[in-house]
Amino acid sequence: MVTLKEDKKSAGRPRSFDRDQLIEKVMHLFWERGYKDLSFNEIATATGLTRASLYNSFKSKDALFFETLRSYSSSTPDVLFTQVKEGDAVGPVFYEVFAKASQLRAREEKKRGCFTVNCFAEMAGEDTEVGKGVASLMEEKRVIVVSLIEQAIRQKELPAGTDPVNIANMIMAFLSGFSLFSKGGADEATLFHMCSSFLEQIGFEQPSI
Amino acid sequence: MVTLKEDKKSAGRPRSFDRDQLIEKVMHLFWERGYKDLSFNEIATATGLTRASLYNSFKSKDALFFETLRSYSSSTPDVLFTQVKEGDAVGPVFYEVFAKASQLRAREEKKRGCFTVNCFAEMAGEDTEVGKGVASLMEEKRVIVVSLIEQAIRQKELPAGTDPVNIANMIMAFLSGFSLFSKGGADEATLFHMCSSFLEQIGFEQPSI
DNA sequence: AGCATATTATACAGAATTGTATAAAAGTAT
DNA sequence: ATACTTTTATACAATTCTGTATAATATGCT
Repeated sequence: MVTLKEDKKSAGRPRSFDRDQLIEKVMHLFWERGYKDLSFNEIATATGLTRASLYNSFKSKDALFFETLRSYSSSTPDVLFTQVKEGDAVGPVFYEVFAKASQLRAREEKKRGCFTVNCFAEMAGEDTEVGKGVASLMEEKRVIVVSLIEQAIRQKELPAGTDPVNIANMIMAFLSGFSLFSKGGADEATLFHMCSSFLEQIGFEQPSI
Repeated sequence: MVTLKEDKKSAGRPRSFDRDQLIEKVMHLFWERGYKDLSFNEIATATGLTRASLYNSFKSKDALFFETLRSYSSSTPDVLFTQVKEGDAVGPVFYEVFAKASQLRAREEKKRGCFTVNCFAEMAGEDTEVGKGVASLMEEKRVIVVSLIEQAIRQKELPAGTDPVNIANMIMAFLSGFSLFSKGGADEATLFHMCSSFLEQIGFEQPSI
C-alpha cells in the first residue's frame, strides 16, 4: 500500500512546516519528556512554531499526541506480529521482534525505553481520552499476541494444553518490563540474552540461524 | 526493632499534623498522580496545610517525595528478599513475594500498579536527583535478586551453569512489567497464574502448600 | 491587480506554580 | 506573666500555561 502524497495545493497561505516532519519531531519530545510534563508552549518553541500555528493544524494537545503515538507505533518492531499468516512459524517472529527490540533499546543513547510503554505507564488507568486511548492500544497488542500463541499451539510449536492467554499475558508483561529495564542502560547482548531465555522457557525453541 | 517515639516536646508552636501520617497521605497522592504532575500547591490543599507549613517541614518537593518513596518501599512484599538467610530455600520466597504482589495489585481498586515501578518509569534516566535516586533504588533491588539467584544455584534449587545475572534481570523485567500489566485490571488469579508460570519456567519448582 | 482563504504573528486575560518575605499564633521554659 | 521559639497564615513577585481574539502575511484563483 503506497501512501498517497497529498500535494494538492489548497488556497491560502501555505504551512511553514511539513506536517509529517513536525509529528516526527514532536514524537521525540513526548518520548523524552512524557505527555503531561511537555507543554504546548514548549512544543511550539522547540519546533520554532507558534502556538497559533499548532492550534491551527491540530485540534488539541491530545490530538497532536495521538498522531505522534500512531506514527511511533507504525514503525515499531512488533508490527511484525500483525503480518504473520496462518502456517507461518510463530516462534521465529517472536525471536525476531525481541532481537530488534534489544537492538533498538540498546542503541538508543537517550535510553528512553519504548514510547508506547512509557505512555502506558504514565497514563493507563486515567479516566481521560488519552488514558483510555493508550490503554486500548496496549490491549490491542495483547489480543494479537493471544492469537499468535493460539496459532503456535495449533501448529505444534507449543505443547497442546498450553494456556494461550496466560502465555500472552506473560509476554506482554515481559515486553513492558523489558522496556523499563532497558532504561537502566544494559547493552544489546544482555538485553537479548534476557529475551531469548524468556522465549526459550516459554517453549519456543531458538531458531537456528 | 521498636521505633523510638519521638515525643520530646521542643519549644515553639507544635506542628498541626503528624509527620508520618502526612507522609502516608502524600505518598498516595504521588502514587496516583506521579511526581511531576503533582504540584506542591496541590499537596498543600489536599492535606489541608499551607505551602508554608510544608516548606517548613520538608526542604523541598524532592525531599518530601523521597520520604514517601522510602515509606512505600519499606512496606512492599519484596522486603522479604532482604530477609533470606543462607540455607533458606529461595524459591518459596519468590513464590510468596509474587503471590503477595498479585494480591496487592488485584485488590487495589485504583489500579495504580507499584509506586516504585511507576516512579522508575517516569524518571529513570533523567539527570536529576530524583531520577538518579529512583534508578539506584531499582538497581539495589536487582543486586539483591542476583545474590538470591546465586544462593539458589549454590543450594541446587536451580541447575549449575545457570547465569544468575541473566535470571535476575529477567525477574526484574518481569516484575516491572507485571506492575504495568496489573494496571489493566486483571484479577488476582490471572496475575498469580502469570507469576507462577514464570517462576516455574525459570526453574523454581512450585512449593507444595 | 484584486478577492478569497488559510496560516502565522501578536496580544490579552485568567489560572496556577514556585519561592520568599513578613506577620500572627501557639506552644515551652523561666 | 514574659521571653523565646517554632509553626502557620497571608501576601507578593516572577514565571508559565491555556485558550482566544485580532491583525498581518502569503498564497491560489479570476
